[in-house]
Amino acid sequence: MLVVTWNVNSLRARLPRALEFLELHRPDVVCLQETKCAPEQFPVAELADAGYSAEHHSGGRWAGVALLARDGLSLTDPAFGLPGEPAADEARWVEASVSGLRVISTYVPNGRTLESPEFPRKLRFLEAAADRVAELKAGDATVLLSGDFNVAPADADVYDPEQFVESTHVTAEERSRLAAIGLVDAYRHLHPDTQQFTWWDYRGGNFHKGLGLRIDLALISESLVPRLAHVGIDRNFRKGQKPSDHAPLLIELRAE
DNA sequence: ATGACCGCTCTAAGCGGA
Repeated sequence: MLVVTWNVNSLRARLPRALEFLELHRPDVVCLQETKCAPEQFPVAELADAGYSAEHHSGGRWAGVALLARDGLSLTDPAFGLPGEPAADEARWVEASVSGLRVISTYVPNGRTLESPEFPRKLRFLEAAADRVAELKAGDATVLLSGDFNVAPADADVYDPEQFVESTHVTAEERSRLAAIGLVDAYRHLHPDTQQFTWWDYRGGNFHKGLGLRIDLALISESLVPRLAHVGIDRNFRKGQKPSDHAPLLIELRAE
């Protein structure tokens, strides 16, 4: 089973690349972030034509998350929003059950700067995520929490840690709350010593200079770890015509 | 080189992103 997480930076602007991606990889489940759609703008028909159903949490011009499932799989018991999140209208969390997994697509707030009121709200969002995962674990769910966490888990996930001193995405406050979610970082589990990124600033030719961050993660229950076959980043979708500034992360799970 | 993006939209000499 192939699961993908991808911050598309506007699904409307990215629809050609998203459809290209679905046709190429034929993933079973896709977690999308930053869809930037009003509810009525979400491209349900275009995705259905490509062979995918969707559950989307759409908040308008910013944020927005969605889950897609290939025809033949069904997304059941969807839930929209994260209990206890600081701003419920921002559309940053969507859950559904598929193939025995509780799959979540999340877009954690950016935080802007350490002095900004957005920074403590980012920390609160991460705490609410940990609470929700604990609740799901208590209900014996197998959890696959994927998305753009806007946190680089370690200095190895940052092209130049010195440049990020006094910046968001790398602080001990953010990293400790990410760790407290209590799931396994699938990419890092299979690639303990590799430095690879999922996001590169559009500015300054950063992608071509290799200046990025690993902030898009798939966090999985311990019980899923034995099923991890491959985890990789498709950098080709950070290239070419109108790319997102994030590359998709692909997670291949063996059958049970 | 003290430069360099992109997608939104109250279409901006602006905002937000990371």
